[in-house]
Amino acid sequence: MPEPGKKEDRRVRRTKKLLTQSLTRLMQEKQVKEITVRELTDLADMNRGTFYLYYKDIFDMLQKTEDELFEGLQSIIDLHENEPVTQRTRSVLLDLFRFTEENQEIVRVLLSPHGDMIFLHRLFEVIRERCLRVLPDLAAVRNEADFDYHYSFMVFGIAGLIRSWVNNGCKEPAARMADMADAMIRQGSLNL
Amino acid sequence: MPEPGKKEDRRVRRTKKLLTQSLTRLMQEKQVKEITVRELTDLADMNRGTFYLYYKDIFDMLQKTEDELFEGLQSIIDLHENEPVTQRTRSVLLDLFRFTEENQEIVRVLLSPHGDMIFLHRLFEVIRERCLRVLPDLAAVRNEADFDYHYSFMVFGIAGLIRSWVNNGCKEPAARMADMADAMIRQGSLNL
DNA sequence: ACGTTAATGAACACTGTGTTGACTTTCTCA
DNA sequence: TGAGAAAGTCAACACAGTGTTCATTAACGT
Repeated sequence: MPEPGKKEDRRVRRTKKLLTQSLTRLMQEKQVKEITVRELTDLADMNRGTFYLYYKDIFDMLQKTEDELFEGLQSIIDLHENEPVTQRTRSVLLDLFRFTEENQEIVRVLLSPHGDMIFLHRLFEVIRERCLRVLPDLAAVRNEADFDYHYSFMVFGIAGLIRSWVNNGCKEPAARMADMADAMIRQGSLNL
Repeated sequence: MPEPGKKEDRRVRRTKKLLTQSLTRLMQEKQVKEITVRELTDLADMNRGTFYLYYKDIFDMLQKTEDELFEGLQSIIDLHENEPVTQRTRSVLLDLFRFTEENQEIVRVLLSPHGDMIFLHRLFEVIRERCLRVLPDLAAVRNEADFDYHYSFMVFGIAGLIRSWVNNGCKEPAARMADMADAMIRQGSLNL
């Protein structure tokens, strides 16, 4: 828990950044469970003990990395609360894809076969909580009997769309992806 | 690789079944990476060495367990090749939900936070390959530019639907879930 | 330049791994 | 049913990675 006000020591920033880069790189090659602290610190070219100054183990590190990602995502979604209602769904989707594009390396590995089910579930919960507060289309149907099913389909569907996009190198513009997502939600994914 | 013709020794069946049951149970409580061979064999009440007669490690065992699941799923989907075209999409979906219902314990843990991204990706590939062969609706659009995106949305969406269903104890009838899935694919998930 | 803090390097006990060989029990099928 | 094959047990083993320590060195902020 770094205090928000004070900036971290330059050495700390350097160390954490090196560790994060190394982890992202290793996760492209192998499962999280196969990554050892030793090889991570070797790759980052630092002492093994240094890792334990900041993280309990590899999974703890992965979770803290995801934490930062989610903080960013949440604050972005929340910004839409003071926006005209009619545009919200589309512009939240747009920001979601923009955010994904900015963090595509880590998102790609987290949604890859070497990735992390916990990430997917946290994504599910964050989007659920935040979007229900912000999106009128969603809130309107939240009390319907089958809301959970529809919501699950929708969020996992968008996750699949994002996965496909980042695997493809984010070649399509974010705006185009947002339009596609919007269309699939409203008119189905079988109607091209 | 057990030969398909010959039946396994009764002791082997017993051992593997005990191990599978124990693994499923442990995966409800914790991540795969936290499960040790020792505690698995303790729970199954057998010698630790016995585990290594069949599996390389826990992940190897998980994969072989998934293998069996996918074999069953594939053969079920393939049965629809000799069916009137008009009903196929709906009846493949129905079989998918029936199959899920029959294997709900293992499917639940595999799609849970303690679950396995590899499972999700193999599911993705199996459904892609098999359904393209069998479903005319899908095959008709496979050459469209955005096919990958639509397909990803659809399959992940269905995975999310299944996840929600098994987490809820499979209370709804499989037929009702198949109808819902069909509707979401064709008319979108936001239209209740 | 100073006091403070981060990072290093080496050592430590410890847990789980994967494999071995001699043995006992259980199965298959002739 | 009984002989031979195969599965499972038990104890032991070297080994790799863990998580922690402590004294020492290097880098930082002001």
